[in-house]
Amino acid sequence: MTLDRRSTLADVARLAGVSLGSASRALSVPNEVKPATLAKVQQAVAQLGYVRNGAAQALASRRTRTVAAIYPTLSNPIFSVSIHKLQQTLWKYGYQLLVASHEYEPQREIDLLRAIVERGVDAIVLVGTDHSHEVYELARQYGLPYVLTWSFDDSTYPHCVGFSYYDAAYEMAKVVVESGHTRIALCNGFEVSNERARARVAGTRAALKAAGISLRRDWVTEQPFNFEGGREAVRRFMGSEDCPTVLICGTDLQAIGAIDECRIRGIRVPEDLSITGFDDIEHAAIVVPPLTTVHVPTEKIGILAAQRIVELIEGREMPAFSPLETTVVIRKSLLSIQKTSSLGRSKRASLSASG
Amino acid sequence: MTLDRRSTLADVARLAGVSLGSASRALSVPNEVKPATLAKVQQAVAQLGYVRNGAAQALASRRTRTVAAIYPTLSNPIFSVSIHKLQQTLWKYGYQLLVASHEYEPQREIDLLRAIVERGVDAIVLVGTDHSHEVYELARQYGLPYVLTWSFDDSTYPHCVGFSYYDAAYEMAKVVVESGHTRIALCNGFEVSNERARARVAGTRAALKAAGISLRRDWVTEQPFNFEGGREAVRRFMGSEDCPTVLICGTDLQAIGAIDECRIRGIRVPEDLSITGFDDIEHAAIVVPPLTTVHVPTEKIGILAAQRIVELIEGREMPAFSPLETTVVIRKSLLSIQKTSSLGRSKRASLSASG
DNA sequence: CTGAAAGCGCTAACAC
DNA sequence: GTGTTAGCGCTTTCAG
Repeated sequence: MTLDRRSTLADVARLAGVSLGSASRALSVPNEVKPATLAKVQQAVAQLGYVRNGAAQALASRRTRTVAAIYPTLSNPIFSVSIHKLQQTLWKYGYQLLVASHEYEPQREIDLLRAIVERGVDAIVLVGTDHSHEVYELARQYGLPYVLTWSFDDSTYPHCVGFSYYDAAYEMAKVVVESGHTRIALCNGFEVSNERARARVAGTRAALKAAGISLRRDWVTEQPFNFEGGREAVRRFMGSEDCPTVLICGTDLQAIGAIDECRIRGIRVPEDLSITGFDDIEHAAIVVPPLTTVHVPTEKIGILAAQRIVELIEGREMPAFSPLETTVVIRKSLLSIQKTSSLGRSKRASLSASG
Repeated sequence: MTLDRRSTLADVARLAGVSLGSASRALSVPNEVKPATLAKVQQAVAQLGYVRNGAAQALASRRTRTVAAIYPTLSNPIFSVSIHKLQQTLWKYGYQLLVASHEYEPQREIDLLRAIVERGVDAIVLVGTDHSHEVYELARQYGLPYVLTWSFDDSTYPHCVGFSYYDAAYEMAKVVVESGHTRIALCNGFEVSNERARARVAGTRAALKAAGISLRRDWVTEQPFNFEGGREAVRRFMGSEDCPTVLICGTDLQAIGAIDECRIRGIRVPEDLSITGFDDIEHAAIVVPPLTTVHVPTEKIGILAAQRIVELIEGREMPAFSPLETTVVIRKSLLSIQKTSSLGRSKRASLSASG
């Protein structure tokens, strides 16, 4: 029953008294064999505790039934939650997930992809639309289908499962402006190789511009997408007399770090400084004060990306994807202040804006 | 240069003017071929953009150069951080990581493992020591080396890379007792199939007992290891007049949920209820009030597990692992209260304990 | 619907 | 050191 040598399909076929080919078919296309044959094979499989050899199967069929996902990081819960959904959905369709993270290093993404291609996967899931030329080249060269996730922008690739960071940032900034703020600072991520970071500034800038406000160059900073990034932004902007009344952050992680830095330095949030986030991670509702942020379709991205990649692998045509929705979630970290005159913060009008 | 058909080692060998065998050796054992041969092969590889076929390699060599890790969940940052380290370290040694999560479902762990075995991996990393019989059986049957992580207990398997949850919980509870608490409640995880949860209660109970306190049955609850679990514990214990002065949680996630639930219900932490955590995730230092918790060697576990699994795969003998250390981190969420008489909370002594 | 047979691309003896 | 060759375990034609 438990043999020393791992038993093979040939063993199964022999025991079942059928040919190798029939045994193979019984396992992969059960409805193309006679019920009797199927039964004999299944019986033999059970008896031997037979388990397919994936490598042999992959070699012969040129399909590995695994897809790889290369993410920026696993440290942002927004990604780990999405990956979990991706994995679960893929699993349902009979695929495994190989996950790797490049920690925002373009070169590491290339290296990972190369290793993954070498290992053999049926498709890949990437985050964002801005990748090195080598990445696309590798995918093309090996005929690997891929879906791009999170970002949905004006790039022409039809398999982008995501939302518009530009629109999301625009909406967030609009809410900020409508809350009466004019002194607005932005804690963004690094814009190089990251269209999401670029879209966030662009969207923010556009919304401010529409309100007649211009985003001061010295009130924009590029910081890592983690607690420390947000802290640093606070240190940078809140030192002098001339400081913003709101800090728009690129991720909730940054925003939470910023809130904590404010607490440490005795800056009251939102009375002295409003802070907004992006992502709406579970913690966002729990920090003190709760975070005004952009809710994004984290789980949906995982699920839809999985479905799409399976369709692609199995050669079914898919219509181009339409962007998902995001919504601004208003909580306490954004203060609604009296409207100021457009030329500074001196005059106070009697109206107060609502979000 | 970029062929239609993915080029094979045979193509490389032909182009380099060497035999298939030499080409293979040039790639896998470069120092066993003449430098001139090596150079020719490398040149051909570059020219063709050759990439190994992992399936063929795996089939012929019986090694996949990938290891699988089955984790309870990716939603706890403690695990995602550790997985990241595991992955990075494995990568350095030339191995890939296949990650899956069973969400605390024993049956799902078995299913995942079966799929993973079928797919083919060189080894597996599991969390904890308490697994279904089938899990060990599968590993044994296919001769798969494995390391057990996080937990280090009295099970006899020599490759457990972890720490003693019992000792850690004991220390935490000791600190709680020394802070003057006697009315102590425990928010634990589900104990079935989870020796870590069991060790936590056992350690806590032992520490209380050593102080002459017994853990009330109705002040112990099994909850999921997430925010909601902590919230529920607060709801359950803080309804009546007869309530604890401290809630010891099994994870920081539970503790953070508990703190938030207290905030919602107007229970002051730590004045009305002290709360302690376990794990020391990054958020622990940031919540308000900052969390007293057990710091655990998250990254070390990832790194050491990776190293050990590689040694095991490559057949090197390893001495049995010695447990890692944990430390209690004292922050504001645990109130140091005046010593009460052993028979209630009526009398106040003038001493106050320190942690 | 089934059996026979030809590979999939690589590694690992084995002889030279 | 290097070339030759026999598989690794499976899928997939192709006849029948």
